[in-house]
Amino acid sequence: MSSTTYRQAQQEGQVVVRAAILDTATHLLINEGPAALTVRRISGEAGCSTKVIYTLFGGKEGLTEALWLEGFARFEQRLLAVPFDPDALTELRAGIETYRDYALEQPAYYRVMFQGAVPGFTPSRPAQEVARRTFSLLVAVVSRCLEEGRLRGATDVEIADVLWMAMHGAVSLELSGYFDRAEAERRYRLLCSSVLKPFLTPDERTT
Amino acid sequence: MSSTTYRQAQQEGQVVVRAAILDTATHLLINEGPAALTVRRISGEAGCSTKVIYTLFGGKEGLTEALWLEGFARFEQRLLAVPFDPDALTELRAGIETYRDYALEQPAYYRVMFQGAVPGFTPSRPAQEVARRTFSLLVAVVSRCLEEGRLRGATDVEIADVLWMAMHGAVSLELSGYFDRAEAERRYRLLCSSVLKPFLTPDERTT
DNA sequence: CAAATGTTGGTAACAGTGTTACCGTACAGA
DNA sequence: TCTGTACGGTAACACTGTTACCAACATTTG
Repeated sequence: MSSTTYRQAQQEGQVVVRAAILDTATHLLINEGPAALTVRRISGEAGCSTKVIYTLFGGKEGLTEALWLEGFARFEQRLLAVPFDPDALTELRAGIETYRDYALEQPAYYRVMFQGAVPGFTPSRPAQEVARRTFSLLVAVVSRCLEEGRLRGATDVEIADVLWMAMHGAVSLELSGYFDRAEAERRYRLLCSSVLKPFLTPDERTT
Repeated sequence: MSSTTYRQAQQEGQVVVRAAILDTATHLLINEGPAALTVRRISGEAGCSTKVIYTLFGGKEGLTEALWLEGFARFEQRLLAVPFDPDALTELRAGIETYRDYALEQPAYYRVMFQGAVPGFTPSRPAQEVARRTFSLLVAVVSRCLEEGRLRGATDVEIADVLWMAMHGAVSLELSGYFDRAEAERRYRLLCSSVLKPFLTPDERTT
């Protein structure tokens, strides 16, 4: 065996262990919430020492960032699964529904990603870039709506930003328990359609 | 001295101590953020033992709830300071500005009140009622707008809810660092005016 | 081939957190 | 004066994230 073989095997092993730890952390996050994300708990469930988390992730901060990125990856998958529609506005409306669906399906992830559920954590600059990339999916659909003349009156980024703010605000208050599910759904629809309405063409405003 | 005198003096003393501790906690929250809110730190700064916090507040949970209520009291004061305007819609717009102003002036309080910045804390039912009461100020102004015919198309609670969702979403993302102050202000105005627009009378929509 | 080097990971400790058992102290009532 | 009760300070407990120490290992060097 040459010298590289061992290093390679070791690194591959580390990749596997890293994935296993991340999987354990994901399980804990989903099943027991952000409070269960302690270094001892995760390492214990994964069957290793706490030290491994520090060598592989650099501490709880790094592990949380990995979870954060995992959350955005799942979110992106969810948004990419929205079927293409020749009418960009229909696709945008579907994306809006998907935003809330994801938050309700993965509330723990959403809390970690957007509500700072892990106390000391703030994502690094490159991690924030990844978040921006996920968000750009929304901008792209809005951009298509503008090109197709289904929306007008502001730039794609402006409309996407206010939509994001509205969706996040509604979902955030719902997750915080200020609205029950049925009421939150009605309010979410009313809010999002209201936000969109001023940017629709006049004959479209009946919706 | 009758027996009640001592008890009364003791209770009054406790009220004073309680206020002093709450004041210390407020100072720590505003100056150093939610992370500085530890029982030892607060009791140390206040010059007493940790035990006092447990007898007067019942633990960190109770102290956090007291801070939470304090935040809503300040918020309510801020909203009540919005000058009366014969045009309810003008007053509503002023209230909308005040919402963001408060969040930017007291970001630590806002994080505790609406973003769960103190890890284990969830407000009790009576505390949530107080929050609702503060929120009813917004409903009342919207109600006036409906009565005066400045808004239409939905109930007062519906419009107030979606407005709250929008304001909270924008402020929340701004406080989380996704937008710088100038951009956040533009987006906030665009979002809130967009949300209101579908409920305005047709001749008012030019704004 | 043997010794030095560097990395990994387990153990145990450190400082910090919220919380509470223990105990002395002060008062009210008998 | 004696008993009972509530308060509050000290010290401990079970946690948290983090790291110094050390043994084990493969690689590199003499």
